[in-house]
Amino acid sequence: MNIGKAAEISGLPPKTIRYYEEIGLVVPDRSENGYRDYSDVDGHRLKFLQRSRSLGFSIEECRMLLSLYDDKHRASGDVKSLAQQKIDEIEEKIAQLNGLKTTLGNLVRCCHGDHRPDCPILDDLAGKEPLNS
Amino acid sequence: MNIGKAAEISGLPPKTIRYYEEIGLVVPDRSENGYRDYSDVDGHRLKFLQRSRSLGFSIEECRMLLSLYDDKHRASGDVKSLAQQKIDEIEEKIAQLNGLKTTLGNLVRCCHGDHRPDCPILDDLAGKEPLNS
DNA sequence: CTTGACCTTCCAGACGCTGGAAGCTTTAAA
DNA sequence: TTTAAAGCTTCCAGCGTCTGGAAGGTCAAG
Repeated sequence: MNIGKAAEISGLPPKTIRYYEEIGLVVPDRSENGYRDYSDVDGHRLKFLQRSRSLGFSIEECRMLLSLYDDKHRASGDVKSLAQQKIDEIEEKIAQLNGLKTTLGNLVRCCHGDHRPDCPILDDLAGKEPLNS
Repeated sequence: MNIGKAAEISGLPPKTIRYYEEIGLVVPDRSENGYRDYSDVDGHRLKFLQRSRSLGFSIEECRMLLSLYDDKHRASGDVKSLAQQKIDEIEEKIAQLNGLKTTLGNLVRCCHGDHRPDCPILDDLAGKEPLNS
């Protein structure tokens, strides 16, 4: 199939699919006219990439997952630990974002938000009398 | 003060400070020897940038915050709404990450994680019998 | 035969730095 | 005084992950 069809079934834009070829993730055959020719297996791999990318795996992690997927003798534990590690990273990010939210929330609560020129938020950013954090 | 000192008091690496000059955020004077010469005000602005970047504001948002900071007649409401908008973005990101976490958590729970070659996580990524999402 | 959709390649840009090379100046120690 | 180290300069390139655009080839429909 052409790249347009591959894009349709994988849910990835053609530009992204070409990029994935460039970095060696999914390298299709070529038709006589020079067009990329994706097999069904290629289509599966692209869909696999779309799904794992959307779950927050990096390109290199996806490469690893793909090679585990290709390896018929791999242990499922390898995959599980990669996923667990990803969960830990996500939790860490959430914790950081919650911290930011709290700090910004404090700032916003302290700001009267009217037309007066003094503003506790800017005062805090400038390092005056820190509210917190 | 030289860039090293400015780095020290702002908490930003020299490379970053040079970059901020390049994009016009903080442009210092120059000494006779060609070295950057940061005033105390420059130092404050760098610290301001360090703090607002660490709170998740983008460079362009920081530029806006700095100009609000410079403008003695600005309304604090402008700043407040920018901060509130940032909070909304953060909440949105947290919600997305929680969704990812749930999905990955389901996958991990379903995976036996031993040495057997079949793996529900890879099966899901490949699009077989979706567990959720 | 023409139009328009689709395909190709290549180059550049987005964000926000970060690293390194090559070559200054200044400072401190031997 | 010489020398070595630290700090400064500029310029160029790269990180990750695409995304946009230009210039041009190919194909299917009317």
